[in-house]
Parts: sequence; C-alpha cells; structure tokens
Amino acid sequence: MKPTIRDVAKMAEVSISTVSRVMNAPHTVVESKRSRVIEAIEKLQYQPNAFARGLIYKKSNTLGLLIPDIENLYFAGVIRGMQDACIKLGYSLMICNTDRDKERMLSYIDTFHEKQVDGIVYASDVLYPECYEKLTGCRIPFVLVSSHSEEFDVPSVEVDDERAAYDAVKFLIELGHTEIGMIGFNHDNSVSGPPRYEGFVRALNEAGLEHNVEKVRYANHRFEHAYQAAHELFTDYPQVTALFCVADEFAMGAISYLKDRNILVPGQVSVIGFDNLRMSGMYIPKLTTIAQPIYQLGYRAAEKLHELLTTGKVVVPTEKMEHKLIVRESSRER
Amino acid sequence: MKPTIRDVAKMAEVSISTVSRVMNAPHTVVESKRSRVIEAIEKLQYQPNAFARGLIYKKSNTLGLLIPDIENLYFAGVIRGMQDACIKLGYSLMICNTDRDKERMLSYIDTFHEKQVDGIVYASDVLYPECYEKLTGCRIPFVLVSSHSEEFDVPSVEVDDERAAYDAVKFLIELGHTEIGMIGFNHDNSVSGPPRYEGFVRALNEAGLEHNVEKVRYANHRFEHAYQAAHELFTDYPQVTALFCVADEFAMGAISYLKDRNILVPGQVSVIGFDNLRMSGMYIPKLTTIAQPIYQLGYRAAEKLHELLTTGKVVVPTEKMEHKLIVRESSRER
DNA sequence: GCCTTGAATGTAAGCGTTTTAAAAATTCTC
DNA sequence: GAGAATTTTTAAAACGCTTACATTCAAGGC
Repeated sequence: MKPTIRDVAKMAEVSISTVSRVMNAPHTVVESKRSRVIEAIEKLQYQPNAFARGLIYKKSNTLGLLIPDIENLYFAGVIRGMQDACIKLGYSLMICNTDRDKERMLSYIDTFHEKQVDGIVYASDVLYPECYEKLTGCRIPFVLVSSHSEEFDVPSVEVDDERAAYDAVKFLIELGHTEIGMIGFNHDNSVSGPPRYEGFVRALNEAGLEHNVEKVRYANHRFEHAYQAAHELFTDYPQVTALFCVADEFAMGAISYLKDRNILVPGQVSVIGFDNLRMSGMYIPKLTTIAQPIYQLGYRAAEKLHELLTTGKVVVPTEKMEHKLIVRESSRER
Repeated sequence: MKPTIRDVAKMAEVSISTVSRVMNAPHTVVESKRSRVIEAIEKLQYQPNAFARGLIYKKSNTLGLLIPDIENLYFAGVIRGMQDACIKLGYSLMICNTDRDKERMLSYIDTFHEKQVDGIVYASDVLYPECYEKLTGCRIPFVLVSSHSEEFDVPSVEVDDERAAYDAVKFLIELGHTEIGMIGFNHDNSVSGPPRYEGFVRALNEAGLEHNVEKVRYANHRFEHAYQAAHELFTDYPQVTALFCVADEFAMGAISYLKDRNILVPGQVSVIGFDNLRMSGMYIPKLTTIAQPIYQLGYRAAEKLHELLTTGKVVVPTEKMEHKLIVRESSRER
C-alpha cells in the first residue's frame, strides 16, 4: 500500500494535521517536529494523494490539450512549447490526439471533464459548435491555438494568416514570377484555409496578376494529398513557375512530385512553404518558408489559459503572433 | 458549481446511492427510478468526479508516458499507437517530454506518483538507475518501449537492434559495396547504440570486410549532429560508397551534407536509414531504410503495461517485434 | 501564583464518491 | 391475510487530505 499521511504522522509521532501543515505552511510548525516529519516523508517516499487534494481544492492542476495530429511536426512543436509553459506554471498536461475526428474530440472532452482538468487548449483546427456547447456546458475554460472562432467568443493565439500568406506570395512576385499557383487547405474543414487564400489573392491583385487566382488546388493536411494536388495543378497549368504552399508538408509533397516529374526546384519552379518545421531546413532543397513561432504559440496558449483560469478573463482575447519570411533554397529569381 | 451526485439525487428524488447504482450496476435499480435518474444526469450534464472515485478505487485509469523528444517523429508514432491502445483499454494518457533530462524525468515521476497514474511507459531511451529506484520505490509498475535493461528486470518491447542493423549492412554489402561507413548513436547515452554497432560489425565480418569497422562516427539524436558526423566521416574516409545510418533523421542529415558537397545519393554514395519515419518516403531521395513497427511498438507497450497492471505479471517479459527492409531510392548497386 | 495572551498542536468535519449492512418495500407461499 | 423470502432502497462508513475550531502549553504581566 502506498503510504498515507497517517503513516507519516505515526512515524513522526505527531498528528496528521501537523504533517499536513509541514507541507502547506511549514513555518507554523516548530522546527523539532518539522524535521521529524520531513524525515518520515522521505523515509516513506510519501507523496500526497492528488485525488484527496483535488477533492478539497476542486482543482487538478492539469491542463488538457486537444491536438489534431501528433505526427504533424507543427503540433509537436506546439506541444513542446505548451509543456514547457506548464512546467513553469505548475500544471501537468494531458494530451489527446483527435485525428480531427469530432466524435473523438467529444469523448475526450468528457474524459477531461471527468478528470477535472482545470482548462483546455483546443488546437484541433476548427471549433465545432458541438464541442463549444459541450465545453461551455461543463464549464471548462478553454483557449484556441492556431485557430480562432468568428462564431463564438473564445480567446485565441495564432498568426495573422492573411498577412503571412500575402507576404509569401509577395515574395514570389518580387522574385519576378508571374505564373503563380497555390496548394491550400480546404476551406470547409480548416480555419486557416480561407485567410491564406485571401492573402494569396490580395498579393496577386496588388501586382496586377489576378489571372492566377484560380491556380489553386486543395489538399488535406498530408504530404500525399499535396503530392496529388501538385499533380493536378501542374497538369492544368504547366506554365506555373512559382508555388505557394500553405504548409511545409505541402511544399515537400509538391517538390517531391516535381522531382518525380524531373522538374527542378528551384531551377524551374520556386516553392515557398509555411510553418518552418524543424524538418524544413533538412529537406532537399531546404525550404523557403513563412516561419510561425510554433513553440511560442504553444507556450503562449498555456499562459493565456492560465490567465483565464486565475483572473477569470483574458486581456487580449485574440492574439496575433509575428510570422517571418525565411529564405532558403527552394526559391529563386525568375 | 459542478453538479454532484447529490444534485442528481435531489432532482430524481432518490438517494445518492441509488444514483451511484444507476451508474455502476443499473440492473439493480427498478426501471422507473432508473430512467428518472438518467434523465437528471443528462439534464445536469453530470459527470462523476474522478477525484472521489479515484480515492475509493485507488486507480486513476491513467497511464503515464515518458518520452525523450516529442518533436522526433519516431516518438510521435509511438505516442499515436499508445494512445489508440489506451482508448481501447479505457485509459487516459499523460504524456511527458523529458528532453532526455534526468532531473526532468525524476520530477515527472513524482508528478505521476502524485497523480496516481496506474502505470508508466518509459520511452526515454536509457533507464537510469535513479529512475528505476524511484519507480520501484513508489511502486509504480512500468514497461520499457524501444529500450530494455540488462541491469534491471523490466518488461520491454522493442525491435531486435542487432539483427536489424545486420540486415541493413548486409543489404549494402549485397549491393556490392565494400567501403561502408556508419553513423551511430553514442554508446554511452543510448541503449540501441551498441547493438546496432554490433550488427554492423557482424555483417562486415561475415563478408570479410572487417577493415570497415572503424569507419564510424557518432551523432546525438538530431539531424544537425548527423550532418556534422557525416562531414567527419567523409573527411577521414572519402572512399566510402555506402553509409548505414542508425536513424532516418541521421540519413537525412548525412544526405544533406553529401548534397552540400555535391556528392550524389545514390549515384556516388548509397545511404540506408533506420526507423521508416512517416517523413522518410517524402524525402528526396526517398529513403531506403529498416522499418520499425513504430505504431505497433507503442500499441503493444500499452497492452503490455495493461497486462502487468491487471495480472501482476507479463507473459513475455522482453518482446521483440519484427523489422523490415524497405528499399527506396537512396541506395543503389555499386 | 494567577490570569491573559499567543503560538503550537490536535480533533473532527467535510470534499464526492462507492459499498456494506441494515431497513423498507414488494412478492410469494400457504 | 400473515409471515417468509426476495427485491429495492437507504443510511452511514470509508477513501486521504485540508482546515476551522478547540485544546494545550509556555511565556509574560500583574
């Protein structure tokens, strides 16, 4: 049996409340007893039972994280940031991989509710109304990361997608490209899909290149789909010399396709990605990309949730973090 | 306030024990009341408090996972497998990223202890004696994944590293290569470092190529280090035409280096990796590699831990899973 | 020396469940 | 229709901890 506070009390020959005080308000107990208690705690490897404490404090000091795809390096980075923040703030972290499956999200929310997590960071892209209802129904505070909601009023941390996409495309244009394609996220099951497309369009319009706005194909978060999307795009528009991909993984998929078709990157086609994954500098060619502060996004999301939990509100409800253009090898002047 | 069992009881006009029985032994309560209770539960969105239950059952239905590096795709795959198994087996999962930092591991073990996780999967490579002591000290059952321990008697699931490495090198030899190098894990801070080197040596000896056994450089889990290691290796042994990398990430680092040096892969140098990450088929060139059943490793580890938790022991203490050679584009006949 | 004061310590209630044992209600038997 | 047998329900104890309140103790003031 795991030792309880009683065992410690017995060994130190004090009452259990004294033991409790040694842990929670050490200065209120006289040195002689205190050291006896501490000694007993160490000898028994005593750890107070989090259930019993939780029952009293009504807090678990645990945060939940709903993540769509843990095998996506983007989210892996978010997790790392969030976990580091959790360490700093004294929380444990419960991570759930939703695979973008709504049922699974809903069931994880139940789990979180049952385990009494103090709050949740929701990173599963689009905030489904069902999830929102459930979350507010069980009164679990939550924030969104790399997502936001127009429908509901929920704090969020993300990058300015429209502007970032605009910067990416503008960069390609400044390189002298006039035939520009894009591989984007589906608009109906992603939140950054539409704004990134808008950024693409704005840059194009500004440069008088609106004839490109239809050179877009959509992919579904993964490499393989991007490969396929690139195939469709270049079949329809072989004249394209520059490609904006809304994710580095898409950029890799597209480059992989081009490689298989013996089209040189950046020799014949320039490609710019989005995210700046840890992998992106390792790819061949190294990816030019729009960097998101991935780690900081996760870190900040945890801080924001903490703010919400401790003060009941959040100063900046929808926070935008800075993106940055990183020029590497996958792009070149026309 | 979150509704408690009392609120449900009041609303359904029964005693709290009846409510409890509706949830735990529904057939013992008469239909009329049962439906009243169920209705009340739904109306209130009642979820039993896991703290109170945990206090009674002395179980959290939560497993802990100690992972060295969540941004490593290998471990991301392990997590996914483990999480799916946890869903099947009715556990929640608490994931902690240790960054291979011993202090951090130790502190996470304390957290796990406090939160009363039922068991732990330890994936942080080498099982430090301190961790072993602590884990056994607080009597938390645990299993090792993609690791094992000679020093201590702990259940584990992994691949046969020696044989896998042997198969990789043998493949290179069969391709006609005679000048073969290796980029390995440091022997002192990894568990698969030594057996993979042994596999390398065995294949070499068997083919009468023992002059290669010293063509080894070590790297520290990450791309950049492998890049550097490749630099050292090819500076010392420019004659090498085939390279065995003990991780796909190393293979990418090495290929990246070779690319920067304008050495063609597989034209001039064949490279074989290890792991078969999701990324490996996306690389350019697509990686020839030894595939580990990553997802299954995680899945199996959770099952094994469950077995340990429910039966108190484990039928096959050290389990080896099958690896498989996958030939893609980074290797070629000499 | 007695009373007051303040600090140190202990006792017991309570957090939200489950579960045992006892009580109540229902059904069955004759 | 009374009593036994059975089913259904409830009260209360327990899980391990914190904390309000009560008690004890030592020191200080008179």
